[in-house]
Amino acid sequence: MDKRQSIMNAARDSFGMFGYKATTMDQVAKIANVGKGTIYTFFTNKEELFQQIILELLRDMKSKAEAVIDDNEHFKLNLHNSLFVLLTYRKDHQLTAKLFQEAKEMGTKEAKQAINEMEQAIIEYIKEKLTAAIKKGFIRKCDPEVTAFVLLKIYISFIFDWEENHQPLEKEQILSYFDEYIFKGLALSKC
Amino acid sequence: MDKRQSIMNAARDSFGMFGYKATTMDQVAKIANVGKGTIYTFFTNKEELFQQIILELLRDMKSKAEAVIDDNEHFKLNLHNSLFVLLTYRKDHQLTAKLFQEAKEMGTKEAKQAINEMEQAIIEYIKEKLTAAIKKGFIRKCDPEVTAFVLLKIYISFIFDWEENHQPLEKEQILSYFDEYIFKGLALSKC
DNA sequence: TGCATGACCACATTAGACATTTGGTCAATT
DNA sequence: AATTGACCAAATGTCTAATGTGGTCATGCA
Repeated sequence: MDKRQSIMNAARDSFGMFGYKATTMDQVAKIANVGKGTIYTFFTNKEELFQQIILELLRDMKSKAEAVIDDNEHFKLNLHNSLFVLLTYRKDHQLTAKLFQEAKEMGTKEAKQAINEMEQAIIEYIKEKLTAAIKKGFIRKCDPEVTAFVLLKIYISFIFDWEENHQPLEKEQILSYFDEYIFKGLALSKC
Repeated sequence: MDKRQSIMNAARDSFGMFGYKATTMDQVAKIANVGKGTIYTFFTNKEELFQQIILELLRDMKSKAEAVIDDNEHFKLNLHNSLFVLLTYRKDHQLTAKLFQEAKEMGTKEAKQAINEMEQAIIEYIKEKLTAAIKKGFIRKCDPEVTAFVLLKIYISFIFDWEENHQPLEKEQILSYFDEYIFKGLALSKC
């Protein structure tokens, strides 16, 4: 029985259920069935333990985003599916949802930091996809950093902000707006 | 000397300097050189006084947005200038800046509400501009509500969020991204 | 003997009794 | 009739004792 692994499992559950602040090292130790001191032989402190959980989460998100890519499909649809999966994960996954709540309601530093890391990771991921797509000629040349930033912000707007004052949007609806605004553009020839 | 007006002036200054919560009715009365009771002959309570200040602010924002429109220019440039003026106002104006700070740092209900009203007002304003532009054939047909929402979110992203991790963008830079992403679109013919 | 442990400690956080401030009222005043 | 500021209840802030928490390390088990 792998002690490090059971500590990770306990920490993931506890952070997911109670957030960063409300998770105590005593509790993690109890759930993991180890002495508290044992945790400190694998992780230097609470923050590093949390960081490891976040890194694991980031890897999981990335693999879920990759899993949805179909090489027989258009770049546009793959990009949409990846972004949608990533932001749905962020919205529905227990740990991410809890961290968003904690960051918003209590302003916990570590929660905010983790959220920022998630956002940076998504931008980095999208940036790679865009760079590859430009090289292959699927989309025209553009700054991948700015474009990834814009895409993420638009998806966040559609998936999170829109619901504040409207009925939630369907996945297909978001795809069609994505197509309409970013891929086709608004202008007529004259303007 | 108009008592109502001097109360409004005092309230505007005080809300702008100290925010909603830290502004006391005693203070407003003192600055306005009236007895506290007098305030309650013009406004039913603190919240309504604040609401009147916000309504005045909204009218001011709208007139500043209108002032920047040039009928000899393209729709796109006018839209950009309006959005830029509105969000720069939101960023730099004493009262709006203070309210954003208060909403973020203290979560004051009234500040959040006021911010939401501002956002709704901007969307309403942009929606009207879009509806007119569609009717005149300047842009192709689209849902004005969703489009206004997307435009606002993108400008907020560029003017506020981008600065969190990057150098601020110039006004012209934002215009060119606006053009690039929304008006022209990303796609090549093939995808 | 080496590794896991939980009692232990310094410090952070909370609870709750008490003091102060504040939104709103209204009898007195002009 | 219009204005005012002393007044009040309720909200908010302050102070301190008590409790909780991250992290350590002497102890003891395998």
